[in-house]
Amino acid sequence: MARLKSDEKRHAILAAATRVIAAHGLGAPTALIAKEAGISNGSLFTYFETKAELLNQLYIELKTEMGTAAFDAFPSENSPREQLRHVWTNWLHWAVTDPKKRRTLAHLSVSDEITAGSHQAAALAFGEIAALVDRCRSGGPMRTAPLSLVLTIMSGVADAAMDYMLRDPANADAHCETAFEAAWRMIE
Amino acid sequence: MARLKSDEKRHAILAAATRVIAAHGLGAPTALIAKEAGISNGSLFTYFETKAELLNQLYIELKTEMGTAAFDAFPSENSPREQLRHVWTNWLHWAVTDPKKRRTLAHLSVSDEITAGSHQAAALAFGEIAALVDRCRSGGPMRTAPLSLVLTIMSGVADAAMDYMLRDPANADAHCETAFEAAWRMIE
Amino acid sequence: MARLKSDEKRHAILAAATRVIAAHGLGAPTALIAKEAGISNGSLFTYFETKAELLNQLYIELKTEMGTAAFDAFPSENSPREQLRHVWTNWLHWAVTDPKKRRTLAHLSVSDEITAGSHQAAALAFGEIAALVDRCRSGGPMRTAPLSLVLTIMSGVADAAMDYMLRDPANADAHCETAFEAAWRMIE
Amino acid sequence: MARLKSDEKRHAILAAATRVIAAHGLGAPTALIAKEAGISNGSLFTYFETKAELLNQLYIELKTEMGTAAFDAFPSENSPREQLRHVWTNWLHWAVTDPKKRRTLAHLSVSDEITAGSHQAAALAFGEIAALVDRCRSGGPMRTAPLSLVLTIMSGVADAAMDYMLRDPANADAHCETAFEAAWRMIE
DNA sequence: GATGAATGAGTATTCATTCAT
DNA sequence: AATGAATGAATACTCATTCAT
Repeated sequence: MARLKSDEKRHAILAAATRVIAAHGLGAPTALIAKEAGISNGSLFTYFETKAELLNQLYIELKTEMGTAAFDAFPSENSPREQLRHVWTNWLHWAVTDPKKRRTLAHLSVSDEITAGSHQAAALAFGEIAALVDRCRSGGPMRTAPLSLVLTIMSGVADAAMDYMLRDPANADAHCETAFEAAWRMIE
Repeated sequence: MARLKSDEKRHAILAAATRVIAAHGLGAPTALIAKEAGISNGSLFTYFETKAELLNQLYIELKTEMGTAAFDAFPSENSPREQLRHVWTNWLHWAVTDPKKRRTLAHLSVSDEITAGSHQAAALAFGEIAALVDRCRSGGPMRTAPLSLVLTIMSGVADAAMDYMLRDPANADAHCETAFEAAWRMIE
Repeated sequence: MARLKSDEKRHAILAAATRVIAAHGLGAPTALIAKEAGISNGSLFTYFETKAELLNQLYIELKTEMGTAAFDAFPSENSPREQLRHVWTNWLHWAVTDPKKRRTLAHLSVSDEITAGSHQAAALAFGEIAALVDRCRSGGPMRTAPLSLVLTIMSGVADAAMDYMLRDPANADAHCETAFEAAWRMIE
Repeated sequence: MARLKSDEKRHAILAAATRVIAAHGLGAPTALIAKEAGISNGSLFTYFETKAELLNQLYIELKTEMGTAAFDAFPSENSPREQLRHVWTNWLHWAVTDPKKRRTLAHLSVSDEITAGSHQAAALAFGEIAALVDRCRSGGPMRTAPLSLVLTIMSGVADAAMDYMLRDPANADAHCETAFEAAWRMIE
């Protein structure tokens, strides 16, 4: 019970941080995040020891959520191409559906406050995507490149496409598809 | 006459800012930048009215330098593919040659302090790359996609590759080549 | 509950500001005021959002105190002349009793930081004096002049007398009396 | 010749300071005063060693000018009353004619930067007024009060009246007259 | 636990004054 | 003498974090 309450507030803080950071950047005061979360500034620090800790947790949370969203309704029976397309579409649309999360994640991804450990923890959530990409590229031109390089490049394309979709949401679907075809051509 | 505002000093500040921001992020104190540039903290503000102004100038400078570097020794006589490969290689190696510039530019690119005007000014330096990419994609599968989308995606790949090259500089050349081939496949 | 913003501390700051400004003028550093008040420099800003805010509050406080002091032990039964003499004496002696308050108020009265609102708020404290002066001048030569002009002039005389009393405190009582008789002659 | 040029610039600076201080208060940057005077910021200090020096000179200059203005077209033949009325009218109208000078003088009069020496130097310019007032009060109720007290109080009335006239310039003449009659009643 | 006042190090910017040209 | 860049001390205000209640 007590635990439940804690988790509730923890998430309230994380959600508030997402909103506030999207609007004010990483320099957003913890006091503002606390107020947005409906708690006192002091209380924030019983849930996260430091601001850096909060930022790291938020990074892991958002990245994990993005990775998880990508596998929503995963079509196990389909071809690898269709599977990747499905994952790709989920992935990119997550950004358009919740631009604040995407924006905050963009801020966090580039921050010096995020530790190597957090980056690793977040990478875990992309293990399945990694495996899928590995399967997809196995017969193609990038079959001998380091998988991590392939993944880095795919993420680069995805990030770029997200930005573009956010700038022109009306045609988001088309851009998403264009980007997928381009990405697919890289590996197959 | 009195001492004239020297371009030399201006560049010393910009160079110092590049180093300091690479190390400390955008939160780096102006006083530290000034000291690194060998001038007094007050003097910095005779060259840049405001920290934000300095950041914007630095952004434009670095981005322009990157764009210019890409066209170094441009092989006008070669095929589009070879031209793009040349540009691509210059481009990505600029990041490896001067990792601090790349790192600082990454910080700046994501900052809220950089105005739309600065982004536009910087985009100018990429006009030739845009034209080249446009030529290269003209017969390929992305011929009907918005050029800006194609460019955004290409930049995404380039950025991702730079990051990877920086993490594994020993094989930077190979990664650069792998990335180029992947990028080429997207458009041709 | 946490520690509550204490009125005690608020007044400590105001009192410290009075002392420090009397000595250093309006340019007195907030840090010095804070130290004099026995709090940290940051704490000052939990009680007053801004230095200007502190100055305005102090102005209202001092002016109100001065107006209130003038009506101390007010002899309701006496003649208007005796009432005014009583008020006048209280008024002028307030300055001599607490020269720092008078000095600080002189600084504040002339400052651009004091808003029209603060001037109005402070004027409230002089409503009774205004009424009394109005009664006193009603049968005399200034009966048709704008009351506000009469009050302005009376204040001018009072201010001048205060200054003089401060320069020669040994004969303050006599000077106060001389000034009162002069002021009385103006209106009756 | 060289001397003339100097004097010209000296006065340009003093005039600029009057304007700038009227608008921005005593905190006005010397650089702004210099620009307004049409010289470089550095040059200002060849005419006045320090800002405080400039302020003191300006104080003396303005106060002297005010005192001198009061005796303009002095009617030597008239009665003391008419003489005082003439001086009084000149005096108060100086403020209305050139509100910036009056405003700046008000700022300076209250400043800690003005030395006792400057106050004395300025007082010199009021010697004639003092003598006139002395003559006027010689047969009246303030004949035994310290002359300096009488003068202080008269100045207080004058200052108050100036302020009022500045707030209601349309009726400045009437207010000036009202104030004179009041002042006269004090001494005669 | 929760609250929010208290703390004080940290920072961009200003400005009188100096000095190289 | 004039210029205006250089200097660096000075200062209001912010904010992560602590701690008394």
